[in-house]
Amino acid sequence: MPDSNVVDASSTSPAGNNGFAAPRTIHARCHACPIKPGCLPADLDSRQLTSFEYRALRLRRPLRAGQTLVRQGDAVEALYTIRVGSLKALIDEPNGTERIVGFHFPGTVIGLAEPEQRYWLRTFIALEDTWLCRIPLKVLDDAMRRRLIALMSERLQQAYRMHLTLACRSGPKRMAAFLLELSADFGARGLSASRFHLPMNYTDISNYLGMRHESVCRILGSMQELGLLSKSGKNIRILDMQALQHL
Amino acid sequence: MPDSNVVDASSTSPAGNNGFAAPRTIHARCHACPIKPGCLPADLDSRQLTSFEYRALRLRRPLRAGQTLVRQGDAVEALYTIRVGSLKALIDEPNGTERIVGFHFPGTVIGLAEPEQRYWLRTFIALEDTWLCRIPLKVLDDAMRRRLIALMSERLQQAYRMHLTLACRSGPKRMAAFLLELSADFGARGLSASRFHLPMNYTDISNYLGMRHESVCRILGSMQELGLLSKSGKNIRILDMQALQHL
DNA sequence: CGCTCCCTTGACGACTTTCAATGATCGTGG
DNA sequence: CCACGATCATTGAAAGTCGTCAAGGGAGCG
Repeated sequence: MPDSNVVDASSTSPAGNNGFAAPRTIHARCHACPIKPGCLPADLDSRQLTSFEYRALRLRRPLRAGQTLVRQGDAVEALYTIRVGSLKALIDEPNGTERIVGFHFPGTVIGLAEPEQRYWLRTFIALEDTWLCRIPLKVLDDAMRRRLIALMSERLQQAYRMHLTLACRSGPKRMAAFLLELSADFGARGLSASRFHLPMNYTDISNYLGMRHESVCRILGSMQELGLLSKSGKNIRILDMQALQHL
Repeated sequence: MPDSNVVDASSTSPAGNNGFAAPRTIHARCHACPIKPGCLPADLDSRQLTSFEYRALRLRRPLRAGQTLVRQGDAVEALYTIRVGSLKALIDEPNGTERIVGFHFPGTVIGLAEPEQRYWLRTFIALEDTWLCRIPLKVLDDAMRRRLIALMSERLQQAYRMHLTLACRSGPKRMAAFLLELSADFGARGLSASRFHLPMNYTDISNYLGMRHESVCRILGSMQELGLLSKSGKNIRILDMQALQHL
C-alpha cells in the first residue's frame, strides 16, 4: 500500500497547474527524505531529469527494510526512482520458489520492463530503509518516453552482461563478475568503486547468482585468502581489481 | 556491408513522397524474398506494423549462413527485422572469447538494446540463409518509439526469464528451460510448439547455456531415453511437455 | 537472557567438466 | 559419382567442483 504514503503534490500546489507542483514545491514538503533537493537520480541527465522530477511525487515515508514496494501481478500505475536505499527484484516461479533477478540502487528507475505491461512482472522488496519517487504512468509524454527508451536500452545491456556472468559455470568467476558489476555501479554513482557495503545477505546473493549461500561464503573466503579483497561483516574492500577482472 | 544489398525504396518511387515508397511498391520490387507481401513480423501487431513496414527497406539478397549482419562496435544506423531465417547474437569478451547471448527468429526486431547507443553492443550472425528488413533509425517517429518501448519491455521480460534459466545449476533444467523457451517462441509465431528444427549447432547451444557441447549431447540423449523428446539430426519433437515444465 | 537469523566450516556424494578418440554428416572439388 | 576434408555429434573414463546435509558460532533484537 505505498500509495497511501505519497505526498500528493497536486493537493499542496496552487490550482491551475495541471495537478503537478513545481519541483521546489515538492522538495519543500519533503520532510522525511534525507536527500537535498538538488540530488538527482543518476539514470537521468540534468536536462531530462527535470521533466521526470517535475511530475514525480516523493513518497512521504520510506519503505522499511523487508517491506514490499510492488508485488508481482499488481496493476502497474506508476514507475519509481530510488533516492536512498536499495531494492531487490524477484520473480515468483510457478513451483513456489522465488528467484532474485536484480539489485537496484539510488538513481535507478524501477519498472523499465513494465511500462507497456498491465501488471508488474516482478516483486520489489526493500533491502534497507529506502526513499522513493513515484512517477504516475499517465504523466509520461513523448519526450519522457524517448528518454525511457535510452534507460531501457541501458537496462537491456545490463541484462546481457548478466547473461555473460551467469553463463560462467565457475563459482569464483560469477562472484568476481558480480562484485565488478556492483563496483562499477557504485563508481558510476560517485561512490567508491573499491570499498562498499553489501545491503543484501549471502542467501540473496546466492539466489541471484544461482549457487548456495555456503558457496558464496567459501568463495568470498578464498578470495580474501588470495588477497583479492578484504571483508568485515558486509563491508567489502576490493584489493586487486585486475585479478578479479582477469577471471 | 549489408547496406549495399538494400532495395532503396526511395529510388523506385515517385518523387514527393518523402523518400519512402508505399509498402506495395517495396513488395513488388522484392524478387529474392520468398515471403508473400502480407507476411508480417510477429513482434508487430497489424496496426503498428504498417508504420514500421512503411519505412522499412527490404534487403535485396539474403544473408547467407555464417555471414555477419552487424559487428559489435559498428555504428548503429538502422534496426532490422527478420522475415525468414534466424540469427545468433554474440558478445565479444575482452579476453577474446565470444559468448552467445541470444537466438532470434522471424518477426524479431534486431537492435532493441541499441536504439540510443552509438555502437552495436552485439554481433549478429546468420545461422541459416536469412532475409531481413532494414529500418533506418532516422525514420523513427514518436508513435514508432512508443511501439519500440513495448517491444523493449518484452525483450526485458525475456532477459529476466533467461536469468531464471541460467540460475539453474542443473544442466537438464537449463536445457528444459531452453527448449520450452524455443517451443513457446515457435508456437507464438504460428508454428508447431512440439516439433521444430534447431538452426544452431550444439556448440552454439552450449555456449548460450554456459555448458560444454558434450553435456548438451548427453543431456539431450538422456531426455530422449526418458521419453521426454525424440530427435533426429536437428529436428526436435517434444513428447512430454509437462515433464519438461516440471523441471 | 534467549530467540532468530545469518555466517561459517566439514565431509560426502552427485554432477559436470575435461581430455581423448571415434563416428557421422555435409559440402567441395576432382 | 566418388573421395576427401572439415565440421559436428557421440561416447568413455578420470578429475575436479559444487551441492547437500549437518553442526557450530556470532550478531542483533525484544
